[in-house]
Amino acid sequence: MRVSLKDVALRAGVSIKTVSNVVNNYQHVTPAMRARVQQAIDELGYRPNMTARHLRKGRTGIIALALPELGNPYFAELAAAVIDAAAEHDYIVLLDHTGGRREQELLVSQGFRARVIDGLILSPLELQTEDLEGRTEPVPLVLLGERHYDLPYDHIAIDNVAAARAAVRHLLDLGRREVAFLGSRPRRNQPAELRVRGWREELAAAGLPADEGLVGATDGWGHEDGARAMARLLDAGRRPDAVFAYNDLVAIGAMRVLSERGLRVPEDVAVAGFDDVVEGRYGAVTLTSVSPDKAAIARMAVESVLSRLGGEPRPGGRPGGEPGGEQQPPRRLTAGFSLIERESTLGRASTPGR
Amino acid sequence: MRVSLKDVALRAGVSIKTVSNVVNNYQHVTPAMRARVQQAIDELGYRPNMTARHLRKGRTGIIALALPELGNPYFAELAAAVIDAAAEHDYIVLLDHTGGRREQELLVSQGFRARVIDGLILSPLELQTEDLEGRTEPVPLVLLGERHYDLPYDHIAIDNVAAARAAVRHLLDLGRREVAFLGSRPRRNQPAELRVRGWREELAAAGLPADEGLVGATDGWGHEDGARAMARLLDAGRRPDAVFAYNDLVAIGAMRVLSERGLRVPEDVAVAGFDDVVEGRYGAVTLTSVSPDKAAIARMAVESVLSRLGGEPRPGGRPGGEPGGEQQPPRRLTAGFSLIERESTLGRASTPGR
DNA sequence: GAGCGGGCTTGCAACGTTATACGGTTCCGG
DNA sequence: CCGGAACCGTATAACGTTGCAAGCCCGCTC
Repeated sequence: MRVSLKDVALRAGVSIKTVSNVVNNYQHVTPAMRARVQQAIDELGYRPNMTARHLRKGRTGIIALALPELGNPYFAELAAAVIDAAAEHDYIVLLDHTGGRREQELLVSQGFRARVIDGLILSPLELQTEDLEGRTEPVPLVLLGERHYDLPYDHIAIDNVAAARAAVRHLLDLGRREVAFLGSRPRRNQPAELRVRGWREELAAAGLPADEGLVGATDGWGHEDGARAMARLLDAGRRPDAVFAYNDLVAIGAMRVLSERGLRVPEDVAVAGFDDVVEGRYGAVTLTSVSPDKAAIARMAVESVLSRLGGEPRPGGRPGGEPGGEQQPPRRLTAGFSLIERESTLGRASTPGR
Repeated sequence: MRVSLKDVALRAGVSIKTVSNVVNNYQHVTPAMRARVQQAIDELGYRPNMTARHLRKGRTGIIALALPELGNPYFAELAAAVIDAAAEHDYIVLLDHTGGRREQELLVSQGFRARVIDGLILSPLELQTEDLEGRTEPVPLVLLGERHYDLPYDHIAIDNVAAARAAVRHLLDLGRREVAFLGSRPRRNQPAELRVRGWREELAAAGLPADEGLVGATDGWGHEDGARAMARLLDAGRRPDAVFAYNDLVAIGAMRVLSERGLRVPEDVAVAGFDDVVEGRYGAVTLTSVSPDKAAIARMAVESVLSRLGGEPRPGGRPGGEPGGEQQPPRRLTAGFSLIERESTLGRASTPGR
């Protein structure tokens, strides 16, 4: 924070702008001049002050990513993918977590946590439509995940209903008939709605009743929640022959309880999860899971948010700005998924690769 | 990025500085004036431009955290702890990952990835002492993790040797005599050194030979690496009755292989890991593990790095700055740990809580 | 009623950078 | 040898904010 363009200019005996031109690799600088300036730069150990550059350019090169929690490996893995996708565009990621709490999500959406960013990628759990309607924050916002909002913001997700149906279909194809769903959230505003719906639809398509007694509610979506929901179901005297869980953590928690109760996976109960986290690939029983294309989600999210800031590259820029950008209608981008079948439904004998 | 102090001042009919005073809650502003300015602020929807503020103040309110990889839940959980610790001081965290590659770690340490930060917390794996010796970057750096560098930077870690000894001691107390170590890294520069040393020392203390044939080398420290190392050991005809792994992922990978080979944990082979990641608490066999105090590590790291930037709060500030700060000698801060004993050493019968 | 002190408000000058507009070279063909 | 067009470098003015120091005004005191 000490040596500035001015110092370099003084030393090299040129104007500030010339030094700036050299630093920015401006085309029309004679090699001789470039060398002379570069020498002054090296001698003084000049480093550009990014803060000043950002003030001048009106961009910071930072996007924020706000996730419910990093403890869930799905989000940790997604964060890694976003960091990489952002790096592709020379962007850096500011990370925040909301705990999935509406209050905190609201704060983040309004930029009260991070106010130095060009754009925001938010993965909400409890945020309500009305929370976002009053949003005045000028930085572009892109939403991630299962929840749909009828608002002018880009949204990126996989087809949750189709993915859930594929998982349930797989369980039914194995001959299972009592398929439980673990991880709904009845009292709240149903973030798990789409996956429950997929479960319901696929059962209906198979001519089976969607037994609401087989829906296990949870408070959160961690191991503990899955374990509790599974225990509750069993304690209620239910004995499903298959479980489709809201996510992998819930599934793993459930498997733990099944094993404690002496039930074998998959012989007695087949289990399928959602997210395809690494953790599911190395348990005693590897976990069948819906695998969202995280890299695609990350890429879409970053490109989406960056495409929205074409408007005002610099403070004094022309009002119109580049053609692309912030005036496009909101988009619903759908990333792909696949169902990875592992031991928790197939059994160990026919174990495929990891 | 549109309405500035100037606009608000114009509207309220006061000077720019007065608006600034209101925004910053300066003491000597009459309530009437404050109300008038506030109204103009609300009417125009003014939001302070943080970039300009930072340029002026010489601080950004951002610290960077660079970790090997987020896919490892230990680092993900640590990141969450750092975000919270930073929030306590009104700081925001810029997250980066290095893949544990020296090249990338060097880049980060020199500030080439993120250049808008007040401080940097780096958890290196392969970085060499000489890489850091030539560091000219002016922002304070704090190092995390097992590796020790004889350099003027704060370092935060748990006592790895003692922790490893505690784990091995536990295995020996159970009557095990052939304790393998999984996760050394022979060809590289031995980041696992301290934990291997702990293993060696504790065996020596028990009067047992440290059988180098029971040290399983790995390339990385993921599940896959643990699985491979375990398989290699077994394929070589070794049959240890206990395994101490460099970290939980290696331990879990090893347990998977043990189970595939028909060996029971802990009856045939007791397993202990390191990091106490959530994942280890919900497998079919819960994992005994050294549990570093992540919250303490995060808190120490944040406070450490922030304490170093007392020097130049603002560009035009007095040269001395506040008394505290950047001239203190480097510190070695040690966080606590505990050994959490679970089924992978105790067996299921006596399962304690999670 | 004048002097004075203290609380409120303001103008100015940075912070370090880039954009704009312009002045000075150089180099070519006519 | 000159006119003009590239071409290269410069001076100046922002970007939005805060710190400093000075100025104003009001009420209190003697």
